[in-house]
Amino acid sequence: MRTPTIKDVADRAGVGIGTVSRVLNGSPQVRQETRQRVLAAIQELGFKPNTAARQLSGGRTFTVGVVSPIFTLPSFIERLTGIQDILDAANYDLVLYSIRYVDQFQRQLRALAKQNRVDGLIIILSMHFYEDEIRQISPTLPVVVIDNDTIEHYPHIMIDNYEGGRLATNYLIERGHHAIGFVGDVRSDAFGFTSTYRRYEGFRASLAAAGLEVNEEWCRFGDLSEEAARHRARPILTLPRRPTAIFAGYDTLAFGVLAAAQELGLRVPDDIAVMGFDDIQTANYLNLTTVRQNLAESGRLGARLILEWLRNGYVDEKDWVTRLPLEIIPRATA
Amino acid sequence: MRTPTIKDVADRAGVGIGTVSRVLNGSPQVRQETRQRVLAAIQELGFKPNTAARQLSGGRTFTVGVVSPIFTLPSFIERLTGIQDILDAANYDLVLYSIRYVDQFQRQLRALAKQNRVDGLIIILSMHFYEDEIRQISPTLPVVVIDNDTIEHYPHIMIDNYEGGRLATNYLIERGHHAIGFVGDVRSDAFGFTSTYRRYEGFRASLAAAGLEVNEEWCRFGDLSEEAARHRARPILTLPRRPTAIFAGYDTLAFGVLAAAQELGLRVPDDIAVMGFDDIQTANYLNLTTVRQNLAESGRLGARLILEWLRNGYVDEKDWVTRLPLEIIPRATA
DNA sequence: CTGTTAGCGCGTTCAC
DNA sequence: GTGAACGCGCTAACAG
Repeated sequence: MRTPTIKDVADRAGVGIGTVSRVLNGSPQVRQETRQRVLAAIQELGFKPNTAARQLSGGRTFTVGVVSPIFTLPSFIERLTGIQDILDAANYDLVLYSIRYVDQFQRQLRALAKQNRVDGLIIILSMHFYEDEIRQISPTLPVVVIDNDTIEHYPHIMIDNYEGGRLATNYLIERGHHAIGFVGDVRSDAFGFTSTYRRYEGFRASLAAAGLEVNEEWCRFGDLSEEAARHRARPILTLPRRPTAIFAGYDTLAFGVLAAAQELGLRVPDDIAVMGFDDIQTANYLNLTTVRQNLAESGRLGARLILEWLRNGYVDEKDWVTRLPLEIIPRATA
Repeated sequence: MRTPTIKDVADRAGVGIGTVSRVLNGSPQVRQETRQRVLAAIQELGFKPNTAARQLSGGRTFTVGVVSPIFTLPSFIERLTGIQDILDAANYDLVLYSIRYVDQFQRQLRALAKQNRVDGLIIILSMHFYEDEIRQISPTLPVVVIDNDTIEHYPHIMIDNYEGGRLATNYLIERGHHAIGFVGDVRSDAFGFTSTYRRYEGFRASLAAAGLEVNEEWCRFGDLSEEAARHRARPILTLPRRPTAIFAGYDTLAFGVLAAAQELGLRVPDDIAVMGFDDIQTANYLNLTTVRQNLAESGRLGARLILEWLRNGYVDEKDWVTRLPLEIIPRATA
């Protein structure tokens, strides 16, 4: 037996298809009794509205796209679960678009905006990108951005990376450390990746405020993998005069530092204290002292904002910029 | 300016919409010259076929759903990236469906099958489930299953968990270990989760073949988190007579064991050797000796199978069951 | 309040 | 080979 359509429901309830449609879309102008009859018919037939038809006539896809570069980053995954939770509850589909090459991001966005495959987009990208192009292609497309310091024209959710860097460093200083190093991914914000760079700036500011100097030898930058961070940490840890603590721009980088320390037979935190940033799940397992930003919450928030936009046609002024709180999570490594 | 439709293309190329449609769908019966004209028009207008309309009339969504329980597991993510790579290249969308509650899986599947939102489904689930129900609801829905030992009616991709357990244990035995423990998640396959149970069976078989006995005190089962594994490993490692090696059913469990060893001041692998299973990316960073199953490849394969099915209407007999190879990856922990 | 009608953009017949 | 007509299931605008 064919899957039932709105027509079947209408026949069964003894009404016209228009009425069924109204019930489906929560139109207020349907008599209570009629609504009940229709609802019953829907129930009995196990009717599910056809998404494609809905989209074709109404223009809505009930799908939200999530765009992000390589999504193997633990932080991305945690945000994604948050997004999923909310979209799922609202009966929206989540389509995943990955950005393989950063320089193709704009091109991909263009294609996406044209194809009308999604009602809205959640972009998770800490790199700078040209918002204007999206707006030109699709001026009305709801877009929410997570984890980006450079957004101006869309609602976005972010953290104060600078403040986070200060927090972490202050914490280390309070614990008696005077010689502190930094392991990050980029040394400047030249390429548009800004998160860890801001954290690094906060790190420097904190040291300066405490009258401590930044030892450039103790600061290393490079690839965003644990492996690379491990290689980067080694030279710092084998210096004749080495720092007593290292602040890593991401938890994953901190894991690399920990691995290096272990290889060199250094005890953590006695010989070397290590501090991360993000508080991804593994941080808890590995007992890493870190700065928590609530990743899942950022995802949930992003999804809620998109849904709000989709429902109301706009996002409330006060929800436009959300700055999530940061919190030191003291554990075993610092 | 409105996004161009097939009609615009037809006008511009001076043909009927039927012809454009034929070109779009690669129908052979279009004169070469006409085809060129249409292609040119498409190019010039930047025309993209509307997915919803296509689905509504043709029945295809160009979307593949991926269904899986909580997708924070690293192994799932790695498979997912593999799937994404292939689908993306074929211009298919990937929709993520997460199974929040295992007991609702069947219900979710039913809803999915009814709504026709996807052309096919890739199910990543090591637990037993009722394939028949899917087939009853949607007899023609292409479905490919990854990581499941109990599949009968659908193409699937799996590994020989039993053999993997034997491999790992043999390796440890060859390295001189006679006292080997096991940390897994489930003690039996009663609840339908079979992967680690099979690995455990292989473990026992290997020990038996070597004339070694299984010490039940050294085998612990429980929650699937590193945290839980750490708690589970402690009592084993503090036993008066403790094993010299531990084989963990998953890499993540092995990380828990490593953490416990570290807490107790045990040196790895001298005091205690640790072996994992899966070779997720972190295993490399943490230098974990483990058994590799190529996770990304399993995802790619799954996606290719679905696409094959979608294109040809069937999956070749020889591709029906794929058993991926396993390989010992010797690193620092065993 | 409710039934009816006209598209939404495209694939798929048919005739030509 | 190719163009025109119909229908996919639904929403929105229009009569009643």
